[in-house]
Amino acid sequence: MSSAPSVGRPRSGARRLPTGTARDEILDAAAELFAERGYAATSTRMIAEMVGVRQASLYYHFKTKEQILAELLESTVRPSLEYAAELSGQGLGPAEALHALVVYDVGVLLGARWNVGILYALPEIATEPFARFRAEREQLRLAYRRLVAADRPGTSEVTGDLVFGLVESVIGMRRDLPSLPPRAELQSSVAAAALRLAGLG
Amino acid sequence: MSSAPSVGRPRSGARRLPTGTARDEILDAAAELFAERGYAATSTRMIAEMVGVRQASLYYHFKTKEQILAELLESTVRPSLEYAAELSGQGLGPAEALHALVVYDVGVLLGARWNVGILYALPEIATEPFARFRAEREQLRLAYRRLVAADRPGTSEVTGDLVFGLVESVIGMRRDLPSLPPRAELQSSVAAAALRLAGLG
DNA sequence: ATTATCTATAGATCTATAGATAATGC
DNA sequence: ATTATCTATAGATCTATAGATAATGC
Repeated sequence: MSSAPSVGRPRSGARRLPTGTARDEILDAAAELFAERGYAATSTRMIAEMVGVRQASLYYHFKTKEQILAELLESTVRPSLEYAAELSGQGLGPAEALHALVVYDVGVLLGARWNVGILYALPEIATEPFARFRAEREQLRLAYRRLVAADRPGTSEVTGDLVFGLVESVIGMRRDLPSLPPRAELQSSVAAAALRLAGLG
Repeated sequence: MSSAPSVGRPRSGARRLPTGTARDEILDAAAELFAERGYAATSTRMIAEMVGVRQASLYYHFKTKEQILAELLESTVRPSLEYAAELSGQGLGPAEALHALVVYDVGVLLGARWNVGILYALPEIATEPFARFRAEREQLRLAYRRLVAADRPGTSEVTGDLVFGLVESVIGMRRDLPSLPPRAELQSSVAAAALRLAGLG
């Protein structure tokens, strides 16, 4: 179960993640650089250097630089989206279900090794290679809308979107605040805040 | 009061904003391109083309491309920051003051000709040319924290930050939603949501 | 004389492809 | 034979500076 391949020409440098595949190493290095220095400001050469391979070797694993980013973004939304799908068959009340989704989603955003969520805001993401990511993120937004509006025709139409925005605001906090409360505490605070916001508190 | 200068060599192209100075035209074109296509993905040549001058002419007005972005960002936070300062001498109760600041801030974010706020999330902004912008934005965050915590020791420490995040989430909504409620309506919804979130509803 | 532009360009990238090569597997 | 790397490079940028020029102002 070692991940250093037994075949292929040896690398010029040392491995970044002795436990991962080359693909994983590339994604991890790219995540760090994209999140800390910016997508366009990060060259494929920097990623390769961090991984310990030559720049051109990245293209054995990924078709384009955009595909690297697309894969990173998708892997960040997907867990929460799948969790939302599971939740809906669970027969929970709106308040419990919303609380659970917020706790989970905040956990994903804070638990990721790098703060990739910061890249959700990139204008570049409006282009075609990111269509799937956008679609999945919109589905997650819909899940929030459904939970917030459930059986409560009085609720303002935008409240679901505001809860969605509230949850994602932990991305900005993670970047801008010098220190954050412990993860579990922040998950609870945000979930409680979401319920108050939704009028389910 | 016309803004086309009477001196200087004539431009190669037509003016973008017949009512603004060259500086204003550059800022406006850059705002559009940065917000819609991304900062690094926008070349100084594209900005110049949109303004109707040659690429090198931008450098008569701005020292670097970064300075253009810095000025745009600062001009977006500053009005809300000044408004927050005015508010604090007004003797309003916490609920009224918070409501007023949210209404104002959301109005600024939605009223801007281009959705420049989307650039707040750029990792590039951690670098030196954007230090002033960062400082001003942190001051605005503090204003929210103060209003939310005022006289209420029970309030969770992060609630102010969450309200700040909630307000800025209209930037994402403006980008991602195909249509938004009328501005005044959204201002009210977000302000009401902020009060519920803060426990001042 | 001053201002706001222009032309020309240095120098430094950057992404992606083509084809060679150094391993292991069969 | 297959895999995962390497070297080399084409071709296309991109930012910022130097110095010339076409206006108006005095």
